[in-house]
Amino acid sequence: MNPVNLKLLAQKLNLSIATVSRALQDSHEVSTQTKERVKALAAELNYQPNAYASSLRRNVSKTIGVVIPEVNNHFFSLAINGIEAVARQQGYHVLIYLTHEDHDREADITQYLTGGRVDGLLMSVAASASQDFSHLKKLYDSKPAIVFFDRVCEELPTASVTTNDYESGYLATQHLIEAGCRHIVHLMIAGNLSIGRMRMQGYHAALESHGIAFDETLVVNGSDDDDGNTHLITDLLRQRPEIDGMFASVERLAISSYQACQALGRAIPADVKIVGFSNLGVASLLNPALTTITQPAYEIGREAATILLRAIEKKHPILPSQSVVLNSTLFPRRSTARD
Amino acid sequence: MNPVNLKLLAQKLNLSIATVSRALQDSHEVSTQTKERVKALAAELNYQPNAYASSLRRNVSKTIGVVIPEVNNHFFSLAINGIEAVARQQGYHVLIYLTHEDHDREADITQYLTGGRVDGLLMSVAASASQDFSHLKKLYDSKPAIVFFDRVCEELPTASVTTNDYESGYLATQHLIEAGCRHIVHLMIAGNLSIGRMRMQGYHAALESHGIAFDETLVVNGSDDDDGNTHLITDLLRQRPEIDGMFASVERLAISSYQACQALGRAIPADVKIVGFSNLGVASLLNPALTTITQPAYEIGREAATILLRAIEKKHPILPSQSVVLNSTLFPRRSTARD
DNA sequence: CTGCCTGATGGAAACGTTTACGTAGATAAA
DNA sequence: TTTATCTACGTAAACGTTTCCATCAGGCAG
Repeated sequence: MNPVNLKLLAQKLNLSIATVSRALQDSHEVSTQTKERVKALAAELNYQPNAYASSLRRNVSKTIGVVIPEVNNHFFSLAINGIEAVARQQGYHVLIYLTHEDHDREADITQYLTGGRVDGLLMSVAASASQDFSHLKKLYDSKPAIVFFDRVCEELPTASVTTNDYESGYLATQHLIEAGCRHIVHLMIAGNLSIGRMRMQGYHAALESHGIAFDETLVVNGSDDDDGNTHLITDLLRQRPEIDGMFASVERLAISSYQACQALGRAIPADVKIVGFSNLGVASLLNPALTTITQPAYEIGREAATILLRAIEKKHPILPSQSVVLNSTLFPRRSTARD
Repeated sequence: MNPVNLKLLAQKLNLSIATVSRALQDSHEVSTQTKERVKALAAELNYQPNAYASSLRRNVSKTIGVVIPEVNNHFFSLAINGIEAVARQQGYHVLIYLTHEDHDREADITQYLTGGRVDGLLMSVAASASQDFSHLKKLYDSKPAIVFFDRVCEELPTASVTTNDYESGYLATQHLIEAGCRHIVHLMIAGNLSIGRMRMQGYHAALESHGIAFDETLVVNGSDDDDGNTHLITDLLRQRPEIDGMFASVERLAISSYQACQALGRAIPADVKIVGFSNLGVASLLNPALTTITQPAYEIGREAATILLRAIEKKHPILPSQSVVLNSTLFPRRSTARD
């Protein structure tokens, strides 16, 4: 309606647009009096600079993008909390995009983002069957700074913030073995990503070093469909009654495991013991309390955003050497109790 | 580095910038052949239009803002899912801002957003002691379309998407009474908002119609500090041993109630019965399973975004009459079982 | 008095689009 | 023939900032 812009302010003050602009930026080349006059009027008229004009001119958007598989997941929502906290503190805006673990959707989104809409990008790659990362390479070539967190695409030479996935996989599996399990299922997702492979390798190594043969039919690939996962696990448990332990490498699979056990009447931990990666705040209130490997999700978000914004502000490229690995924690609870 | 823009395309094709621009928009005033030439080159060079230039020129940003208290909460994360789904489908980008239930932070954010950065806004107001909504009024005056969801500011004449809060409060309380409770605590938040008042009135009415006296010392105001809330509830339960029911009007307070009971060794549902508003997917897996009033969070997000985008696209103002009320559902579970 | 600096301001270009308007040639209508 | 209409394209202004480059007054040194 009534656009309050630099032109209007300049007219009302009998100044040029240039001077008004400089005054609002506290430029030293405008007199103190003028600055005050300008700022007073700007405040009175509730002037807000047009972000798009500014971005266009300066070629900087003060916006970062966050591309993640989903938000209805405690790991990612906590990470967003961390990201938003540092973005906000440094005056950055946060655009959010959900891939729903869909490779094509992810490609669409990254395509959008090659347009300079964001100064940088925080990303956790979608888990899918595909090993095709060409969309990410294209994105990378188009220039914005990228930092991966948790789910990394290793083919891009940039920084990442991850957790000690190999050790976590090892520890979780060892924990089950020490609790007496001998037939341990590995429920995974993200077979195409390093994170999946690392956890898998930890699982494998733990079995080996405790003299348990690796059985590939005990490795199950879940999807982002909870009901489907529950069915998958239910069938498996029915067909393989010897199964006495389950290692869920993502939160949703731990939940589905509980539901499968409930449906089949298998007692946790008496019949089957379960450990899962999870940031569920109510893990200790579950029936029974769930043993978790918990990632420092909030810190991961903070750290990733910090690396990204530092690079943007200094206009330095992001190097793989800036990568950070944080440690997860195993919280033993009733679901893996030795009776 | 090498900016692929209209000018470059125009040069390479020996066309004017205008023609290239029109060709890319499938304008009828450019020949089919030319269109094809332009599109081919654009694809080859991976041309992406500069979003800021376009927004500046058209005065439309294809971006909506979402302002919510927190994201680490199933209600809001599901709502975001719904919002993102419709935004994405219509080619809109989603900016996210978290208030952490902090009035000042909310004011800061809304101040940012008066700058035309977004075409519209979806908002769930922060719960705080303050009844001061001047920041929202200022925002409203500055023009962007606003739709509230769940947490409404009634002083602004715009649309909202809410649930049947009065009935839900009534139902929850009645459910506890019918399960045998006589001393029912109401754990609330958002005393400054209509949503809080409505649920409260439902609680009040249910007590009255069942001949139970309203006791205002049984109404507790929580905050967004989980540990603090747990302490508050623990103290209350200790001081008032007659309490046999709790109605938590937000998810986090239900969780804190469980923790308080656990700490004090009160059995649920034998000693105390609990019902809470919640979108926790694992409610049925809790110990004991939690009776919930579940809001259709995803649909709320979808609905709110739909109203907003329709208004933006048609450039119609949003009217209060477009408001929608969806129904929540009571899921009785073990936590309110009669024995 | 001239020349030079300094401090405060204005003019205008630039960022990459979109779009109102103009135009040239071709075809059709009068 | 003239005039109108249409097609396909170009010119240039506009969006609101930022910023390079003047300009101009005044002070001061030579």
